[in-house]
Amino acid sequence: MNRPFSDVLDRLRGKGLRPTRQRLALAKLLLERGDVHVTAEELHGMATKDGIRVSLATVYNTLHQFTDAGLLREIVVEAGRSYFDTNISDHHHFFHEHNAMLSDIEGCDVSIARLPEPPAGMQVSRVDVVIRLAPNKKS
Amino acid sequence: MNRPFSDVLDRLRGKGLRPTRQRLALAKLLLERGDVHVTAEELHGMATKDGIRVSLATVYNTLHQFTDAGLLREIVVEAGRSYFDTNISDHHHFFHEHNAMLSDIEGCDVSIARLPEPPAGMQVSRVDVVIRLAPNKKS
DNA sequence: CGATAGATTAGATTAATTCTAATCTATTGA
DNA sequence: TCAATAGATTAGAATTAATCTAATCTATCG
Repeated sequence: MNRPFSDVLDRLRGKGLRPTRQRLALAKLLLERGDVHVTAEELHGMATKDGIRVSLATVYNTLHQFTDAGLLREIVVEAGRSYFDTNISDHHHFFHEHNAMLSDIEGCDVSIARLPEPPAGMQVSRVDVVIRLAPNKKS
Repeated sequence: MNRPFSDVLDRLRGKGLRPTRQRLALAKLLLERGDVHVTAEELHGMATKDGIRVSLATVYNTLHQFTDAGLLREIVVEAGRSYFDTNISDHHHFFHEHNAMLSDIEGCDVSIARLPEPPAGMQVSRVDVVIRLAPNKKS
């Protein structure tokens, strides 16, 4: 059997993040379920519902620390709204415009045939592909 | 010779937008120079510097109206920051992470080989590709 | 021209996020 | 084990981008 608690704990330690009560709790919420896309508010709500006392500021701090540590990926599609994705493998997203939800696109369902040369002195740090979806109008 | 003034005026009228003083001025700032990526604040600054008296609220309204009318395209890459792009042809972007600037990627330097099926009842309204750039670390 | 639908405005408001300064705690080493 | 301390957490204030409101203006149509 897997030992989710110590697993999460080790991942935090491995990144040099002190395994504090709230960091552990948030990490468990995020990393021990399937792929999740959350906003800071949503995660704060989830934590509160689970009886974890944590401030919104800490949720923001923690999400950014996890992102910097490579445990999460931040995605911005809408003005004034950041999503944090627990799936850090190389993948892309559908954005559902009518309800502002994000979802992952299965593995290699997108492939990019050609990429431009980055300008001199620059290197590509990431390629983001977002496929924006709207409800069908007519066929 | 081209007649930029009446050109812009006609484009507004063609979209059913009354050619008011501030709309004309903003349209000229945006559409009569090359490809531009501006935030609302930046455009407001440009207008003010040119002696055009216009409120920030109007700049926001106008940018959204122009976007709805298909004269501009809105791009969100950073939390809390919307860029408006005067290039509405099908193209993608470099995002320069170190200074939060956007730039266009030449015509067909990106090509996507495969796109996933949109989920049932949904249709693709746009595909955004953003190539994030960071200063070179080492080769 | 005069009426009016639509546009503009300053300033207030909202929503997301960050900051601040006080308090707490995981870690380290005696 | 325990005290010192670097780092984490907190409530609440502050900041920021963006939107709303209600009053005032103006392009357009008859």
